[in-house]
Amino acid sequence: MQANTLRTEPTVMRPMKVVARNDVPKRRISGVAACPTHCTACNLRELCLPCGLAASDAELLGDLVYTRKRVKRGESLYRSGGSFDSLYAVRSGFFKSSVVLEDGRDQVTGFHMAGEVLGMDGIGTDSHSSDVIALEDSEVCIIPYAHLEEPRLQRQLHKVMSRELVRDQGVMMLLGTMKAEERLAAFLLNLSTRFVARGFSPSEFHLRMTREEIGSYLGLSLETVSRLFSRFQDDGLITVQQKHICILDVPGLRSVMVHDND
Amino acid sequence: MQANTLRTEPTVMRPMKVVARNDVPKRRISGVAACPTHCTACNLRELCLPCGLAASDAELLGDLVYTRKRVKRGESLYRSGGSFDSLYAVRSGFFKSSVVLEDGRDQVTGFHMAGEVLGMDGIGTDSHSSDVIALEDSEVCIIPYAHLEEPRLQRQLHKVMSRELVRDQGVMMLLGTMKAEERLAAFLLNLSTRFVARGFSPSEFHLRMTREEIGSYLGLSLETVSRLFSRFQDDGLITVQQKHICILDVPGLRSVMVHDND
DNA sequence: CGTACCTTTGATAGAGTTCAAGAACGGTGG
DNA sequence: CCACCGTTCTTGAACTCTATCAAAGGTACG
Repeated sequence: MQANTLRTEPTVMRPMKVVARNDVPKRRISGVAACPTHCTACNLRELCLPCGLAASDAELLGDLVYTRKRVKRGESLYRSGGSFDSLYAVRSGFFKSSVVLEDGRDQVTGFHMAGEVLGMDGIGTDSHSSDVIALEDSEVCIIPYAHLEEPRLQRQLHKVMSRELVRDQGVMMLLGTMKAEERLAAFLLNLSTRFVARGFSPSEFHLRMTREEIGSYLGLSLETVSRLFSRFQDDGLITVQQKHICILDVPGLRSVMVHDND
Repeated sequence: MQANTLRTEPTVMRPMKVVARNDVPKRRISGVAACPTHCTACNLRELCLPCGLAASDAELLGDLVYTRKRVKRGESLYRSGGSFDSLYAVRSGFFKSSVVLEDGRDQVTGFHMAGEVLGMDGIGTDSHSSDVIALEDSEVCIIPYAHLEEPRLQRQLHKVMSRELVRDQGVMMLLGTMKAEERLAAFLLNLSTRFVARGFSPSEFHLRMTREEIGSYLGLSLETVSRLFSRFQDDGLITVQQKHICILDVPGLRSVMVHDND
């Protein structure tokens, strides 16, 4: 039942040899791993930026070598206002992004896992407009923006950015039209889907974020999130123990999300 | 006082000779204007996609010639699920974009005026994920996606898309953390800013959308929007008469938005 | 000039926030 | 290994904001 669920371990892809942390040479240059990574050797490439490059483009891929960087839990990958010069592909771990309003209020705008690309908000103004913080010890590939001159990579970048725009539409929908329980159901189903794509169990996982961060992302108070988790559990939809979640009834959750028609 | 406010007329840039509607040859090929447009002759180019191309790139700009298309009020520029093959730059008029949920609920995700680029949500999947509908008789330039191979235009496209991502962050912030009155204040100030950039009055303008559409965009009911307009008027912040808005007190509106600290 | 749509305003109800307090967990140091 | 502390989570109760329902008035378009 707990087959491929990793408890408090980092979200490394299942088929991946555990590369992170302990078996990497200790010498680092300000958080940048000494040994760079070849895209061809990376088992994230079906999710990552070069995704979609045909097999015939293997030689192109072969040229792509990126420096890696570790970001420890609680540290930031970049900060709002910081200068932009590269994108980041998450290799392992888990991040949250957030924006801060003038008066201090902040909101989590996304959670990001292996294979996802970060930093695109900086392209337009040459400086980032959000904070990105690791929710567990994580590792990213640094993709210098200058490298993206390559025409085929440009296309890929367009696609990645476009999908991000579509994702944002979904979040707006969630925040603008859904009720609290619908938002949380949508959130859980979305997480589930993304875990599956990375070889994890669709039904059992550990939340990397706090109730407060979930609430911020969903436009709810942390108490409402907590209450809804309890309610979902009472209704037999899920099991919750702190950050450990089991989804028991996917269709049930889906019907909560689509509409509470009972 | 009503200096450069256009009443029910389309939102054409002030310095622009009124090109739309009546002084264009009537013959059209399914909504596509017969005479194409040169970017060099377009006075939107400082806002539009080629924005940021240096003067030295004038010859590059000179090559850019786009077909125009008219979209009458209530008609759609594209629909969710429709195949993607080009982007659109708004030349004149006003659009709304919206997404529809499976159960029929829909939400307005943006309002778009001259110089803004539409259609980027289609790049990732080759089909659009939103509907775009003209709120008044409008005109767009059709920018075939294939044309964007041009390296300099690619950079521009990245910037435009990135700014769109940043805009989305702002909307999420608005929907996730702001109270109703803060949302409406932010909305009005945002409109004002965009009108200014197009040569219109910052303080006086006509809303092109209904209360319901504003409410949908802001995650509020149309009644709440209406009530807040009335309240803002009572508080001396604005003047409202149906769709005609005067902003009387920008700092006041800003303080409503930043925080209701009184 | 009439009709359909849009807007305003009131009354009511409900969803979610806020405030508060206790419980569970996780990491740290003795 | 255990006790401690801070953080996170849960749950209750009261309140607030906003949605909903309803009805009347206004506009604009055909």
